[in-house]
Amino acid sequence: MIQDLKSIYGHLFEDALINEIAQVGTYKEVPEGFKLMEIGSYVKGMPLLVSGAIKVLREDKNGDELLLYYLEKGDTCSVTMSCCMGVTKSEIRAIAETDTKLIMVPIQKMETWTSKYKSWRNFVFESYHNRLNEMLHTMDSIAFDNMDKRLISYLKEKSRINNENIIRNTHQEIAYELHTSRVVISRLLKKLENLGKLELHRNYILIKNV
Amino acid sequence: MIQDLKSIYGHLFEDALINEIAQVGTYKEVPEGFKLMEIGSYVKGMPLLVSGAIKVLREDKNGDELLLYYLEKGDTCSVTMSCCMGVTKSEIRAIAETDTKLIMVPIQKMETWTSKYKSWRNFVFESYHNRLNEMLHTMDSIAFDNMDKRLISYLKEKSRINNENIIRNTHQEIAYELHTSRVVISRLLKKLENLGKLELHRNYILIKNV
DNA sequence: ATTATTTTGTAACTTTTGTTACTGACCATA
DNA sequence: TATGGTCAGTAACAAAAGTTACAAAATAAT
Repeated sequence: MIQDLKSIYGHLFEDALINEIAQVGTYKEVPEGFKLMEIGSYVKGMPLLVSGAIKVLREDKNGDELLLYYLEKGDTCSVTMSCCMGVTKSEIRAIAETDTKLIMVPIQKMETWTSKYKSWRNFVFESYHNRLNEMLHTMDSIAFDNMDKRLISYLKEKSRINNENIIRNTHQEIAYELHTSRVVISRLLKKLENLGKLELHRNYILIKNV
Repeated sequence: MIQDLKSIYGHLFEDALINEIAQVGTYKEVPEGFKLMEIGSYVKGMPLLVSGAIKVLREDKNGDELLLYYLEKGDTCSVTMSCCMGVTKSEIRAIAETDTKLIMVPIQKMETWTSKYKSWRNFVFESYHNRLNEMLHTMDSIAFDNMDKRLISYLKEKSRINNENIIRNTHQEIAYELHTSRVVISRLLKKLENLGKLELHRNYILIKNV
């Protein structure tokens, strides 16, 4: 764990802080699909991502979902942080997009470290900043783009996050995350295939030049 | 200024911090419509709202707008904060919704106070938390609701912010903030009027029971 | 008072998205 | 190889939202 910490967070945190994290943090490996946080639940720890990716989702009253953004190596969940502070329930759901390695830090340390370490403060602020900006870009996409553009952005981002040009999802799964219907996604994907931008297969999509 | 500070922020901040703010902060009164921040500009100060309201907007490549949320008495702009930290450009536009009184704090103090005052840290985190949640609710509205519901939420919120049951805007202005067209808004407003929920007039709308 | 401008109402139409329904292809496994 | 389930393709239609065009009413400007 200490090696992971140093390689990913070494240039961000002082040695003293790295050591503290190593002492109180617990190393976790979670498989793809693992639910790290559920809406309405209280948060016990704060995740520092070492590898893999986590998708953060919003849900409406009918149980329909919407993908907000991904967390990657070096990221942390600012929603978790703000929940810790106010001891409020989570407003979002977090699910491992790929197999993921992370370090869980007990939330009690948050307050202490924030006053003790300048690097921690910067990290936390930086994190908030990044998340706010990602929210802004998701918002742009939803508010300003039609579904075809949103789908393309989605495929690009998913391909980047998973580090391969294959999207291993059914049309139904994509529809969930973009909050639309399966038929709409199938329709648009077929159009993109006809344009030569991708190849459709059962259970996966081969990205060519979106 | 010191009275305003104490009455609004007195229960949040230590006396020492209140005094510091009073020393370095500048009191400002801006009229309705005053542009406090523009997309792409750098931020020189951080606003602490004393009275009035500020609307925060996003813009797309074509110059079309979208209302994100309002800031009110006791709020501050977390986007500004994160910009200060990283010295990055603003991603949003901020315009006074009503005549507004605020205290501008030079961004240099941010770092100092964050390490010095626990109450300031809590305020900043709380602020981030609130803004993130407001973004989430705006997102819900855009992603999960049709335009009729969005319009109703908009009218309600605007009425609350302005503290009166009259919306002093043209249909075109409303359309801008919801990122749709004037005809769509006129259509939906007329429906709501027929349902007895409001009364339409030139340049204003009387809210009855939305 | 006359003219010009702004604001609103409405019709007619297009595009986009959502819905329902049915089909065949593919896959697992009994 | 039969069977049942999942997945994708497509048609036909409905609803929502966007667009264009024009007219009437209210207001401002001259």
